[in-house]
Amino acid sequence: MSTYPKPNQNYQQSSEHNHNECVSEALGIAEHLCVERGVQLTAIRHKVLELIWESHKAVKAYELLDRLKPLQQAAKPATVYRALDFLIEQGLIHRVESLNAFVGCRCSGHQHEQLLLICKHCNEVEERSAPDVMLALSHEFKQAGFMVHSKAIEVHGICAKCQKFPDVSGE
Amino acid sequence: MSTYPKPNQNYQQSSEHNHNECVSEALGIAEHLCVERGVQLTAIRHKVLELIWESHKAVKAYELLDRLKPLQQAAKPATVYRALDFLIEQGLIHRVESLNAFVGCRCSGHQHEQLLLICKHCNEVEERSAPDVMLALSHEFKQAGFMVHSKAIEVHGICAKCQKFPDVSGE
DNA sequence: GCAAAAATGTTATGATATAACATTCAATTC
DNA sequence: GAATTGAATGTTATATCATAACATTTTTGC
Repeated sequence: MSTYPKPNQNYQQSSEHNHNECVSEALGIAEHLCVERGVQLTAIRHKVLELIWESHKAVKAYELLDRLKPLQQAAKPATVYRALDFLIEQGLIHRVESLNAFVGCRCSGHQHEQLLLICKHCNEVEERSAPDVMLALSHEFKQAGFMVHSKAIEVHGICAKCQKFPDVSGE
Repeated sequence: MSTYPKPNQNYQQSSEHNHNECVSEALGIAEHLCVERGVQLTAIRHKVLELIWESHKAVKAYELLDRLKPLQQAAKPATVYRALDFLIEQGLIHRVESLNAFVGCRCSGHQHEQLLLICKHCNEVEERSAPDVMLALSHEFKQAGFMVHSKAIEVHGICAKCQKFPDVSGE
C-alpha cells in the first residue's frame, strides 16, 4: 500500500475516524478502480490524489501545486489541472463548484453525484448520497422535461461538530 | 416603467413568453423592493440588472462589463462586481456557481434559493422552487445536524425546448 | 525496435475576482 | 447654505483560477 509521508495538516483524529486508514482505503480503491478500467493512475496523479486526501477539506488547485512542487520539481499549473481532470473523470474526487476547490470522493466509481455539506467553520466537506433528495430531483426533472447530464448540490453552513465545539478550529 | 433600449441578444419570443413584459416586470419588482427596503437601486445597479435580464442565459461578469462600458464610460471590473454583489445581496439575481456567471431571479425577495436547470444547448437557466427537493434536503440537514446558511443546487443538461428543437440555437 | 498514443514539460496568456485608497455624491444637521 | 458624514463610485494594481499550444518524454501495441 502507498506510503503516507507528509501529513502537513494535522488531521483531527477522533475515536470514530482514523484518517490514515481512511486515506489508504481511498487510495487503495482508486488504484484498484484504475487497473480495472485500464487507465493509468500515474505517479503524479497518485500524488495529487494523496495530497487531496490529506484532509477532508476542499483544496485549491494552486495550494495543491505548492504542495506538489517539493515532490515534483517540474510541476506547473497544467500539471495539477491535468491530474485533477483525470481524477474527476474517474470519479475519484469532486470539484466543489462554489469554492473552486477539490475534495476526495468516498463513493468512488459509483453514484458519484452527491450532496456536499460544506462547513464554513472547519471547511470540511461531508458527502451524503441523500437518496430522497435525488429522487425528488428526478421527479422535478421529469416534470420539467429536462435531460440531466450532471448535478452540483452544494450546501454551506456549520457542521454538527463545529456547532458543538465551536472553538476547535478546523485548521 | 423603465425603457429597454438595446436588446442586443434577440431573445426568442415565443407565444408563451413576451420577454419585454418579463423584463419590465422583473425591473419593476426590483425597484419596488429596493424602495421598500430603503436601499438604493442606483443607475449603475439598475443598468447591470437590465443587462442581466436581456436574456435568461447566465451572463459572465466581464461580458456585462463590455456591455456596460458604452453606457458607463468609467466602468471597470469593480464597477460590475459591486453591482453584482448588491443585486445578489438583495436577492435580485442568482450567481451560478458552476458557471461563474449570473442570471436574473424571477422569485425576487422570497424563497430565493431555487433549483437551477441549466441548458447546455441554449444556455438558458430555469429556476424551480422544487418544494419536494427542498423538503428532502431539510430532512437531510436535520439528520446530519448541519446548520444551513446557503444552498447551490445546479443541474446541467438539455432543456425540454432544445430536446424538441435541437436546431434552434439559443444564440 | 518502431510507430502511435498517452502523459508530461514548458511558455504564455486568458479569465475571474478583489484590495486599497481617492473622489464624488447625497442626505442630514447645524 | 456650509459642514459633516456615509454610501457609492472611480482608479490602479494585483491576486487568483484556468487553459491553449506546442515540445518532449514515456508507455503501449505491434
